[in-house]
Amino acid sequence: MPQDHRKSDRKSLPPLSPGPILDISDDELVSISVRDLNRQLKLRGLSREDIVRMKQRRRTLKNRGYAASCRIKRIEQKDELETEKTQEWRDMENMQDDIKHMKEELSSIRTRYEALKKFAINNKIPIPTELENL
Amino acid sequence: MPQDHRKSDRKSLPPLSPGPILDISDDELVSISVRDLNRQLKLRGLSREDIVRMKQRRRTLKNRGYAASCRIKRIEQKDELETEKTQEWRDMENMQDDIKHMKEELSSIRTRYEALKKFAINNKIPIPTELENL
DNA sequence: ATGATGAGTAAGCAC
DNA sequence: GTGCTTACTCATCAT
Repeated sequence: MPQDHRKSDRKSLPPLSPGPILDISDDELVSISVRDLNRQLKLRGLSREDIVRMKQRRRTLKNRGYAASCRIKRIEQKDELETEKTQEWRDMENMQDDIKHMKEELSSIRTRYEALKKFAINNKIPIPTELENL
Repeated sequence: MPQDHRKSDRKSLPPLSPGPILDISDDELVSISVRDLNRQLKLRGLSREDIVRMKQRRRTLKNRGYAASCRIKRIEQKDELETEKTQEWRDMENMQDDIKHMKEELSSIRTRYEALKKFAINNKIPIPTELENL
């Protein structure tokens, strides 16, 4: 059950007060450079209080974005971990298969090797020491 | 760089107003049962407004706890994933070692087997078909 | 009523 | 000042 927690859907976000005189949208306010913002602030005759408020609004909007990236990052890292785990899982499966094959091969060749040796012994065929020690 | 983000350290948490008449600590308020809370609320003559406020304070305190558990859970799950990844890493290393060993063993026994066969051929020793087909 | 979780706000640290 | 992360609050969903 996903849930839709977007605060935005309640009241479209507290528009953070459009500012008493300088009425600028949230999007504009976060994008504008400090330089340009100060210019606009001076251009209109905003009181020191209003300037502080505007700066705070900007900071808050920035924080909103940071919080969002932080959450996204967290989710991505989790996904990454899970993906890696899945991949390792696959790798392990392949290795298990390899091991199984090699065990069979080993068992097979051992049987044949032992049969050959037994044949030699049964027929009293002397095996050179070099071969025994190989 | 660790950082200590505990809000508690700034101003020891907004004490969430001790309540106008019924002055109870945060810890007590979250622990007390609804039943007992209502009893206390009636016992003192709290206005309907104050009762609502007290209920809201309780709810907020509860939420504070839920948020904390939620955070802890998230961290634990991440740790768990990382631990599993580390373990899989170890398992893979072991498997790689196994594979390497078996390759060596296989190579070794193959050499000996081939040497035996070559010896038979060189000395014109007939090998029974049953052994050849093994 | 209770618990869990997403989004937003504010504080604090690092740069 | 900017960006990130954490604790907290609130809305919302599920139980």
